[in-house]
Amino acid sequence: MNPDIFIAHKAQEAVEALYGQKVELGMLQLSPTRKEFEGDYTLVVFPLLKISHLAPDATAQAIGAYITEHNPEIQSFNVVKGFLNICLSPLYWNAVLKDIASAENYGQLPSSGKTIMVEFSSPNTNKPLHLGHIRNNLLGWSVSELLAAAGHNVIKVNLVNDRGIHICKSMLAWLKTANGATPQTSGKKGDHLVGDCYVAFNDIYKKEVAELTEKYVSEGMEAEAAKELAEKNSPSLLEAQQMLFKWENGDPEVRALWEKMNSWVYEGFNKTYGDLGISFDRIYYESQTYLNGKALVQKGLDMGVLERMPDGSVWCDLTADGLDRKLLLRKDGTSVYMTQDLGTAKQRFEEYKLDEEIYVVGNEQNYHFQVLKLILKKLGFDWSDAIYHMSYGMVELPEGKMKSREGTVVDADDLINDMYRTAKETSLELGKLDGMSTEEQEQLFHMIGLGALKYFIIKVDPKKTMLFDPKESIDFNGNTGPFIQYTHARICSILRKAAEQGVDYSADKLSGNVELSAKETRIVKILAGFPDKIAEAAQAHSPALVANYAYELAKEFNQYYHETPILKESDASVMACRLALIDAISRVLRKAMGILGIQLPNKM
RNA sequence: GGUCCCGUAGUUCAACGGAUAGAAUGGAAGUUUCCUAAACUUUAGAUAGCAGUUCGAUUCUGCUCGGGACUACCA
Repeated sequence: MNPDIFIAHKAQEAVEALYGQKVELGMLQLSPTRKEFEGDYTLVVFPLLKISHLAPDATAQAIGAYITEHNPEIQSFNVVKGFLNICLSPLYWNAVLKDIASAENYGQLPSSGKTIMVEFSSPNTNKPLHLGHIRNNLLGWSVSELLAAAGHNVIKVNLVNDRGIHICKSMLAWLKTANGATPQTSGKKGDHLVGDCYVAFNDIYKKEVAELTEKYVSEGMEAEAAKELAEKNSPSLLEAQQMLFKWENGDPEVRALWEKMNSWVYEGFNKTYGDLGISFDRIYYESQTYLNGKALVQKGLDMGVLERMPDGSVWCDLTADGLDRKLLLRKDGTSVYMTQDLGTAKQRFEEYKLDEEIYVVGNEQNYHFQVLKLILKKLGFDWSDAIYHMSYGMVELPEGKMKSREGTVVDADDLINDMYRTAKETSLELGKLDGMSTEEQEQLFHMIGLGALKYFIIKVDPKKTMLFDPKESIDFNGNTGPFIQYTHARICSILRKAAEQGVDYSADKLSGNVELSAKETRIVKILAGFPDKIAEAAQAHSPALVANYAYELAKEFNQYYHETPILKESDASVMACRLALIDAISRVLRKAMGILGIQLPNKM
């Protein structure tokens, strides 16, 4: 049992014995005692004053005295301004450490029986992934792993936006400007090749718009109106729209080109996903789901939730809920994005019997999800409340926002390579890789570079706009992934030394009589809180909590090792106990960082 | 205009309504008797403003001021 829950039960007994009233466990707020006070856990007694009818200090004093007297595990207590600080005995902590050391896969919570789908990444197939996608992918992946660690059955899905005018633009530009280039002949990664075509299209388009605008103005049109009209009438845009029309009608030539170019893109994406260590359980393609949801529209009309206008378009009126009117079917009967999402959500909840669905999508779509949930609710689907929009903010650069127009977009592949290269340079500079094969070194550089990137991004609260400073992220000091990786490597190094000396620190061999020091108690307390931390983080959908937890633990180790001899300890059972402690630290670090998708090296 | 999000040390980030608001980085001063100095120790430095709710507010409510997003028969 967790120490804090143990104490909560004891405090509950005390309150009942002293005041003859049973209190809920929720009333007993226990938290780890802050560093500057003496004690392991602190009970906040303010909520109990109504029951005790005593002053805060007197209440705390009474409860403290009672539990200390009646429980051998509780060694002492003190009271500071209504906060009851409780000390557990060193031998109790020894037993807790032994439990943790002997636990299989510590931090993995028992199965909840719940199924949760996480949709993330969701790229367009007309350009490569950029920094914004990286935040999306890392959040989606880590929240999935977090939920899995919390015992849920998680399905990771990717909805690829593989159809639409954007991909037609790339296709058109490829036909016009690429001279039949393929990833093989051009040596470009597939998604980059297609992305370059998209850029080429926009160049052509811009030029056409400028020319047309000038022409319209010379014909006496006002500048703004001329530009607007030119944007609509640009020949290449019309051509792209024509192409989309052909695509929708299954034109074999267009479809063949579409499939060819998309396959290039997927090849490129898979490389990037592989570098990021990301995979999916299922990939949906918008070309296969974009007709979803039309049946729901009929249902909505029958229910009177939706209304059909005279021109044939269908709307949902949300003005009574403080939102606008939302279009669901155009007057030509075709559906829009929202319609698809409604249908897709229903399909998924029914097919997988989901308990929750999480969409990892940027905060520019907050409104979209607000509307989505509301319409589903109006359509009578209770599971509407089980949809969670994991909204994340933009990633800004020191120079300002990323603007594709201004070419300030940071490409995902470039960034990954930069991280790798910097990890390599820094590591070689420090020259600690003696005896490592080239292959091991390569792996290590990748681990460190990616670890730095992932940790830097995941540790920030998703909904906040964050600043990504490539230079600073590559600084391997401080609250960073490499710091934790390095800490782990050092623990492994100590454990290797111990093994060479033939010390056995396995859990079943540990002596129960070793009293833990205050610092050791502190660390065991943190370790004991790991499962709770996982549960809390999963509840809050917040991988950042896990990141901060891992950092705290790594820092504790560094301080601990600095002041406590381990390999030089003369008492064998004490040494074994200390080794078991740092071994437990390393295992918890691996589990925690594993949730974030960050690998920890044994040497670095 | 309306809706939503954000505002914390110079900077980047923390803080279930709880104690003296924590880290990191940068600044200043120090530390190799066990692993690997990518570490450790000490030091200065912040809740945008005004009310309210209560034992207690960075956190909840209202207003003001700043920054951002959304407000398409696009996806």
